[in-house]
Amino acid sequence: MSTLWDTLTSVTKFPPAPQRKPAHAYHHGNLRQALVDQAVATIRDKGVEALTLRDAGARLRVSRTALYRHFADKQSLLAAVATEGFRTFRQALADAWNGGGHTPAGFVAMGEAYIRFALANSSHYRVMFGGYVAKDGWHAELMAESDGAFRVLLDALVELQQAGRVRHDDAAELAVFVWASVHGAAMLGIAGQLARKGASLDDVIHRTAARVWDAIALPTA
Amino acid sequence: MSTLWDTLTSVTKFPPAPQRKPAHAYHHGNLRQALVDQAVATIRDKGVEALTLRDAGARLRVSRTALYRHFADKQSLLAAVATEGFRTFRQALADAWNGGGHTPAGFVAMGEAYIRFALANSSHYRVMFGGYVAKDGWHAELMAESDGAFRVLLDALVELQQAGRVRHDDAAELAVFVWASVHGAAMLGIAGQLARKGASLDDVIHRTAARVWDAIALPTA
DNA sequence: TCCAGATGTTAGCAATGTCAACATCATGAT
DNA sequence: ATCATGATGTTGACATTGCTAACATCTGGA
Repeated sequence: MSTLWDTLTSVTKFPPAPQRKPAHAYHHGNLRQALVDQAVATIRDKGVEALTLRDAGARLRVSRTALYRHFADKQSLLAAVATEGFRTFRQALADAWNGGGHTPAGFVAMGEAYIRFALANSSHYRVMFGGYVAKDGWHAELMAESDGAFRVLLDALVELQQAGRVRHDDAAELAVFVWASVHGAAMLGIAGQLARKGASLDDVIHRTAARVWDAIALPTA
Repeated sequence: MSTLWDTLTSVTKFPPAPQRKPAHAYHHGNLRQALVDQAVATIRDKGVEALTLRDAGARLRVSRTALYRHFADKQSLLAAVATEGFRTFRQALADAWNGGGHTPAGFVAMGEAYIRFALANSSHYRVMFGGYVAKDGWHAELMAESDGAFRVLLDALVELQQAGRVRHDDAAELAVFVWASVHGAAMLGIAGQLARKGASLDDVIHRTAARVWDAIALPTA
């Protein structure tokens, strides 16, 4: 039916606009990632509750329901956001640990990096840990990435344990303790209640991490 | 003014119906508290996101907007829920501390009580700490009650410090550390990640609190 | 007695998440 | 090249929800 039209355009030197640069092409290209990025930006700037599917679509020049081709529902989008958060989070932890040369100082640095990440990305962090996305078995990727971040800490702890620098308690339980302490500090920090009066935030962060380390360290004979 | 009426009714054996039992009276009596109770119940049973103003009203046989005579908006209702949570929370902490006779063991018991409260009232706890209600200066009562709970811990810590049982670091900072550690453990516990494999939850809770204590305790000479 | 404020009701609006039905594009088998 | 098929995107519509406005009813005190 449109054969004639096709023939004409295929010969014409100036094919209709959409051919050149699909600036407003029907297909977006990589809408899924764009949506995640957009959501992350909105969450960073205005908070989780300000994230609306319609607005996210509008900003990407895409209809309100386009996102349902990539995510089952809003929760799934948030899960993707959290997943991406855990990826960079794990990287931050690993960098600190590796940068510190797998030493106790590096472990403390990792704790500091944890708190700093949470404060620098507070809204994103809340999506990751605030229970906004139910980890009900779906979102397997989320769970995997979350476990990955935890494993960085666990592995570091085991390594120091084998080096005789950490108490020989159950490693997993020690790791949970460290995680909890630092996570709690991060939460209080986000609520603006970490640095009370007159103390440098950096100092408080450092002393917090140091105290956690003291709680699990084996006294060097 | 209603002296005559009072006189009459006080003499009359059968006062008009609405006097007897206002089963469906126009005024509820204490709608505000009833709404808070209802919200607490719903949150406990179905979670925060399941709380809807219309449903809350319906359950109390009251119109959907009646609650706006007692709360400015949904946030204010949640603030009231959180406030009430902090009240019983503080009580639980104080009971543990007092029950332990203001000793290090009592301090540890307080930490255990903290975690146990969070696990037993996880949804309510999330409203208190999950950032669902912005503590933007409004909700002064919330902040007061929240500070009150923190002060129980702070006072206990100072008392033990003066008794020479706790490190002589800045008390407020130590208190924040303790709070953070226990809060983080509670959060992980709510996420079902406190007790990993094969360990009794009670034991993990106890060891967590004990570790926190160790981190701030002064070695008994 | 009577009015003012507190408390409760009904109507209705705008925003939001979601589904259904349809349109358009891309791609591999023929 | 054609063409069917699935992937991707759009429009229309709906129910739910928080909230406001206008009105009704009750209650307590001057």
